[in-house]
Amino acid sequence: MTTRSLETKVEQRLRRHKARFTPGRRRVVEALARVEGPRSAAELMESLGSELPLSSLYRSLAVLEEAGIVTRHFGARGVTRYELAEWLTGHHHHLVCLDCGTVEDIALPQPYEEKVEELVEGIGTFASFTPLGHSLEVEGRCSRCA
Amino acid sequence: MTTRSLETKVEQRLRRHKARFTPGRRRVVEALARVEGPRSAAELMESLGSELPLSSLYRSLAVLEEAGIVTRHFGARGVTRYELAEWLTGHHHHLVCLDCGTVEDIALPQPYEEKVEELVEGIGTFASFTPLGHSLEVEGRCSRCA
DNA sequence: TTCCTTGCAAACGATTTGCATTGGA
DNA sequence: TCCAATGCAAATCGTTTGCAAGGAA
Repeated sequence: MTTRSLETKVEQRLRRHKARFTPGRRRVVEALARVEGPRSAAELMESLGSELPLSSLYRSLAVLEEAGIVTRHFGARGVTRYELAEWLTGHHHHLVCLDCGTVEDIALPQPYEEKVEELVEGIGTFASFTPLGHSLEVEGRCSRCA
Repeated sequence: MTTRSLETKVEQRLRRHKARFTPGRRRVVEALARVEGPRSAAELMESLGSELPLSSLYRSLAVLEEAGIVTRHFGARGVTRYELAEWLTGHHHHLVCLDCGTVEDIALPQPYEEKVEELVEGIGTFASFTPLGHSLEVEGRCSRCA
């Protein structure tokens, strides 16, 4: 997706939520779009050149989450990480490195993803639970730590 | 698993880690054994009748985790939850209710679990990542919230 | 005695909030 | 003008730690 079309979508979505696409929020979205996978607030500060007050970053993230533009992940080591929602980036899963704690996105090849979906659907048939989504985290060692 | 055999295993494991199976730690293990699924420190306090200082609970959990008896999950809503390790309770996945935030364990029927494992193995073949484990969280609505 | 364990209170890090100010529509 | 958005500092939440006292080996 181009930066342009991403920003258009984000802007429309924000407008529907009666929120503005301010420069601060734009910078946060851009920072999120630049990286592969969820990032913590501290990591985003780096990406932002640190010119943004922490509280503003958190407030931007809260508004963006409220509008369904970013999702939060409470991943390894208790760190909260943020990333653009799947309707903007596509459905994917996470590779979590047990050594360094980094998280990378991975989109499963279609036949794999289908298997996961079948499986999740199946769970509804033998548990009294209505599956609405799923998140598969693969834990292991990334190439840098191998 | 009987309470007795569980406690024997835990005691042996603690001893190997040069830690004692003290009354406080025993109560924490019992509380974890009584419930289905991971619980937060606050939830465990309830389960414990609240007679244990919070810091002691955390210290017990830290020792038990160090010894490989409990595992931590950083799940829905940023709450850290603790549960007995899989070598004590068996491999399982989690059903996360998007409404009330509770997390329940679910053991997949063998053929399902095999599919997940194949799939995770497969990921190693097209990503430069060595899979060591996996965690599938199914998000949806539990029977109480349906 | 020696070291592990505990309780209490203080410290900590990440995140959130109150309040006054700024800036768009 | 009016309300959303911001910056700063203070508050809050869950969790961790320092230290002195208690207990088992």
